[in-house]
Amino acid sequence: MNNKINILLAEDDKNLGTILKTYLEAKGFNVHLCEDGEKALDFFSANQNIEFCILDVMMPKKDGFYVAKEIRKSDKTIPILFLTAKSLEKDKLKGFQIGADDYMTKPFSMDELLVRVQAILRRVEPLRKDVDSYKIGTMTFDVTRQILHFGEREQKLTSKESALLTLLCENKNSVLDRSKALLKIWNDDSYFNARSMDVYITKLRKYLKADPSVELINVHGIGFKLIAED
Amino acid sequence: MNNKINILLAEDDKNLGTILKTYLEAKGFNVHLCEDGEKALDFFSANQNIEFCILDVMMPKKDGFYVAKEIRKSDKTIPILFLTAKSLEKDKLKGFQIGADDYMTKPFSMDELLVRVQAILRRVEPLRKDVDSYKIGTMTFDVTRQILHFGEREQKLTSKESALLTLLCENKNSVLDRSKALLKIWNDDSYFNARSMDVYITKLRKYLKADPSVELINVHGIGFKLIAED
DNA sequence: AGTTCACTTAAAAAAGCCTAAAAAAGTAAA
DNA sequence: TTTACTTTTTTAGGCTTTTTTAAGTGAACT
Repeated sequence: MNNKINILLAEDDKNLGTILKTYLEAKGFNVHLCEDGEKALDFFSANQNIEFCILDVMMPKKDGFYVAKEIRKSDKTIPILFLTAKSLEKDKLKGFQIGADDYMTKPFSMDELLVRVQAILRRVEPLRKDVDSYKIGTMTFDVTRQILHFGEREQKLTSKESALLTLLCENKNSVLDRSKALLKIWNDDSYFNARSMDVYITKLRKYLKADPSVELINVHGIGFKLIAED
Repeated sequence: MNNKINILLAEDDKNLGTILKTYLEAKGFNVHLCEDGEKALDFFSANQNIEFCILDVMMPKKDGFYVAKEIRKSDKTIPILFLTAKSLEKDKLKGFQIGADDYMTKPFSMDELLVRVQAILRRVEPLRKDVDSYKIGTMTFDVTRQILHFGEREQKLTSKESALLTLLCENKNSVLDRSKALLKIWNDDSYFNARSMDVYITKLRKYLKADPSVELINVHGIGFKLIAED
């Protein structure tokens, strides 16, 4: 188990790509280099542990903007930083509009790239999932032990129950995407897995009834929202 | 109720300062302009409601870096964005090292400044826990729980009902564009989605009848307007 | 007066919920 | 290593809720 942050780097210039990868890995990141947009998207959906995206804008097959849009469909919060040779103002604005966190124009210094990545990560850090317990209303969910405590009583959770509740807690009071959960927990967004997930939602609802102020509501066609104070 | 975000802007160039203030206020922010570092620090410690700092680096009395360091002593998380004429790499790095979120070199476009500010705020937003709820006449609409309260009684809303009512509340007493709502909620402004929206307007009207002073009126060919006191 | 836009109700279609049972995976004693 | 038992996960199916489609009627604009 390593706790390095996984960066998806999409850059078609092999030379620059390799240099960046080497540099960032020397700084303690895990860098996954993809040489075009299509490969980057494939890699992203196959690997649920990516926590940061650095995307070149101009790439073969699918460009960086397209890749970012696709990624944003399933993940509204993962940091995205664009690299580009174009310094056109409207491209910059477009990048931010898609939901980018930063936009750097080539040529740039790698040291600056690093500090910009770090600045964004500082912001994201408090939201990161290295937490091992969540408060859900008056209950406490011990992630590593997979136990839901409410007052004196406690409920052991199975791995799937626990994985799902973890995702819900990470997105507490906002929507957890159905397909995102399916990909993360079941590795495949299919009809039957979705039905299986329904069953787990039902189970979690039963446990969570211990605090009547907590709710696990459905957002039709999108996903689920765990609602709780705190 | 959504309040404007207070920005502290420290900029000694009066011309630029005023232009920025005007621009950002037109975009819905509250901007407090200070003409040197000392005044900026005084203002910051006197006002606990500042949520964003834009600091020019080169200023009389106390420079932007100094101001940022002082601010960071009492507030580790408030977003800081540096403006500077110097594009020296080591200054940039210094800025980020102090804990900046971004660093822009003059001259810059104001639109870019805006999107960069917004990108940072998107990150910070989830940390600001504001109970999202609107008053609609004597009723209260709890956005996250998707419940419309009127006195003792309450009405659960479906996700679409809730999404539409939220948009209407955001535009309370002014017109919500049909196509804007369709794009935001249905992602596509088409004939059938528009018919679907009609159905939801009817449903909302039924719920909102609980307070006879509230009205949801149509603006022919444009959209809808939610009319309510407050 | 004619045409486009809006309102409402009902029905069809899609998505979600929940219970129970089957299948798979894990555990421990023989 | 097999066997018997337990727990977890998946599959199945009927039921409910939410959303969309449809169609007739009414309002507003030109």
